[in-house]
Amino acid sequence: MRTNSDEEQCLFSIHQATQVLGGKWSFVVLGQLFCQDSQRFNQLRRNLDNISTKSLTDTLRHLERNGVIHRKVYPTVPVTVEYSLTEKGRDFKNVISEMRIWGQKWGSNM
Amino acid sequence: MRTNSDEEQCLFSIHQATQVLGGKWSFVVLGQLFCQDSQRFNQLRRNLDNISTKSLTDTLRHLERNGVIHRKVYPTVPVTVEYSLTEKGRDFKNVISEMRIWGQKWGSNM
DNA sequence: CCGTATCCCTGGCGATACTG
DNA sequence: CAGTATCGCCAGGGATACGG
Repeated sequence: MRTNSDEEQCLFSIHQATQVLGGKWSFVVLGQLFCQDSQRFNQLRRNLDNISTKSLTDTLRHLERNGVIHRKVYPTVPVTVEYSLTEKGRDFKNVISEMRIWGQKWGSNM
Repeated sequence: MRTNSDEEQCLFSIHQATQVLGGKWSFVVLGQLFCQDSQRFNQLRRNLDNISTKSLTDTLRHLERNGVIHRKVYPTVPVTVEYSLTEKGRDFKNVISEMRIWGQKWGSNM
């Protein structure tokens, strides 16, 4: 039988996952990084349908704070910044992957 | 090598999935229905930390329109309504499941 | 019981301009 | 190049009251 705490813990985990992700762009940003890890700021921006700089920085900062991605600065001129996935981020690939499969399977019809 | 359309299709599928889900409550509502399929309105509401009626109805309508859940009305007095998962909805379990695993693994630390 | 209807309001997001 | 700084909007969500 299912106990109450089972349910609660299940929902809590899901809730937590959504909190770590934050905004609506996180999925697609992570998806982009899975397609090609270690991308630069404007590279991401171009690949993401011209997301506004604010939304992109907000999303990246949020993901960084939550340990999902890593920000590395190269002191070139002009400066170069590369975003890559942490282990926690790479581990999220299973979720994104399942989401992609589902999106492809059920995308156009019902 | 990876082509441009690969990337685009990948991102498109993810984007589509997020569109089908809609708001922030969808994940947890679906999670609840996976815990126990076929639940009634107030039953869901109580299980979901007293989500407002508006948010719940909005979420349920959205998911229904997108063929993820099914709404069945029993003409009792007072009326009884049960929400259950469609095949499309049940198929989403893989995503939720991976999300739960990830949430449990990485929930508390980084 | 299962919602709809309303009001309100916050914060997420986009657009733009500007800096190191 | 990689952002920060502002402003303004408005959809999404909460609270409450009411209707079938």
